Amino acid sequence: MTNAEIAQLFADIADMLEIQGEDRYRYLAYRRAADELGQYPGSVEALWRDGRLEEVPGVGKTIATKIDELLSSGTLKFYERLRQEVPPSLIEVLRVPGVGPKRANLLWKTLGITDLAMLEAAAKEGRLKGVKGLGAQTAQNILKGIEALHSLGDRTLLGTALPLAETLLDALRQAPGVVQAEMGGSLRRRQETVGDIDLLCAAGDTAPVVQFFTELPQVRSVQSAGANKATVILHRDLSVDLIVLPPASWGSLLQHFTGSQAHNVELRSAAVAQGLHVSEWGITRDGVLTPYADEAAHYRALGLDWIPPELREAEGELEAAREGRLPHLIELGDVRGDLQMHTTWSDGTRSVEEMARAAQALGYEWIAITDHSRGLGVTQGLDVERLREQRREIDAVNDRLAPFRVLRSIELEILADGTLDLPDDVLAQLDVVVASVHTGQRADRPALMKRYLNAVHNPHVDIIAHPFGRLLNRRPPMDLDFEALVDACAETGTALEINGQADRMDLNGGQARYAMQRGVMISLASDAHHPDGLKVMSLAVSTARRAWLEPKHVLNAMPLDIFLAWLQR
DNA sequence: GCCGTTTTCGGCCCGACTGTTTTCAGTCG
Repeated sequence: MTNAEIAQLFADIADMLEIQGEDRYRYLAYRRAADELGQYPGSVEALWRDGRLEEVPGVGKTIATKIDELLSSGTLKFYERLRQEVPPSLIEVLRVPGVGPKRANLLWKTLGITDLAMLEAAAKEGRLKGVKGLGAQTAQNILKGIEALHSLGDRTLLGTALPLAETLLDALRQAPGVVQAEMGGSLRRRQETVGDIDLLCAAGDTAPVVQFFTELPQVRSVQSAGANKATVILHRDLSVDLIVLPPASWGSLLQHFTGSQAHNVELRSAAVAQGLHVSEWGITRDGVLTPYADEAAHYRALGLDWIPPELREAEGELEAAREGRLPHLIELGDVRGDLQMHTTWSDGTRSVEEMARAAQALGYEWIAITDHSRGLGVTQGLDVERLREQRREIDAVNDRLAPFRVLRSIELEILADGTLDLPDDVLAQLDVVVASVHTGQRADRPALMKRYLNAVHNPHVDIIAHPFGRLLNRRPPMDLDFEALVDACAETGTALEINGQADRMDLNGGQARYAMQRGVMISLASDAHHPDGLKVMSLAVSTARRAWLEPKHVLNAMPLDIFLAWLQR
């Protein structure tokens, strides 16, 4: 079973226990374990074979035993029994905004509702009003919630949400009395997709800011609005939360609403042990609240270094902050070159020189031009002859733009039979070889791994591009033995890419961190097809930061001479 | 069910908003 499948099963268990009204801490323990299993970078099955399941945070003796039963027999009796007691389809009802475990249980017991369709029918027929505790307004809200569920659908790409949030922040900064305005939540942590947008403001008088926000032209409907907080839906089907507090609490507010939830729970649990109580208003000691206007001061008061938002996932950052050993994360300004882009020689829309000048304007010292090789038919890929012609053009551009350097490269197709698209003697003449899989991605794991390992072991291949081949909301990742791929890369000195295309973000943060920890170098790529596309390097850097990467882990942070030396490794 | 700078037992983050069961439960982040 995949990590995701195991995690889903335990998440379902948590939901069913919660609907049953089980002890809060019991179902929270299952949910925590599910989250940790889902984001565990290695293979949970492999951990299980080694008898090391309890190394996963949140997995203790009981859950480890259940995973063992599940993986050795294929089923879990405890789960099967729960499915008899609680209709599994009731879990989807929990996704409706305004319906939690208590109401799901109530609707099931009183009206026999076991899935979303039945809930929708009952709401439309006015049958909810008869249930104790549900008024006409609640029935209306549930209907609206179901509609929202149908229309919202996919999560929003970071690359889509960021500019949208910037626009809203610009507007908020014009609101009466606003002295601070920033994004929070998963957006500030630069998660690759976000479920909603969180905006934070500081203002002396908070209510007028909330009102100003609910009246912005982008707003389609207002879900809730109070003195400090509002939730709205934008015309483009995206939910936005705004929280406004006085400036004295700005730092505490930022900390609280940047999350993640797991980070906050861990932070506050540790604080409680010291007799401190943390909220968005500040830190309470002996019943006295101290607000923090500065986020770093808020962390300092808890004995912690300021933690970059990208690290706030309860993945060891609190311990590192306590011990003063947080990483010095890579920044966009550390990037000296871009390791994947395309020109009119394949599927790009601009010449080598136009791309080079655009990169120069961004302050880069070097780039690699990586047009597709011939195997990818649709993109007019390069064969040996056209590659030779392109080389003359690149040489000429280098003469004109020196000391800026355009490296001769290629995005080399790893073919379905495992061979590479160009012969070794041709690859040997290139500065950098970036290899990738675009076809036959649905092949099974052994077939895919055979192809990848063959490419990694070729002495000319330097980088594997977008290793998983996923497209967010559109195409699942390939079924790889990632640990084996990382081992092979570590052994051969091959780098793995973080592709910054908004719908790729491949590797993701957890995967890149795992590779880094095993000594694999990481390459950052815009994969640009036109000059404007170079800017998504910022998304690749965000992902690199989520992976705890420092400049020393990243090929793009190398000055040209050092990078050229690395290529000779 | 998990876990340990105080703990192998007894805790487990905290506040805003809504609607309804007028004093608070349910939901959400």
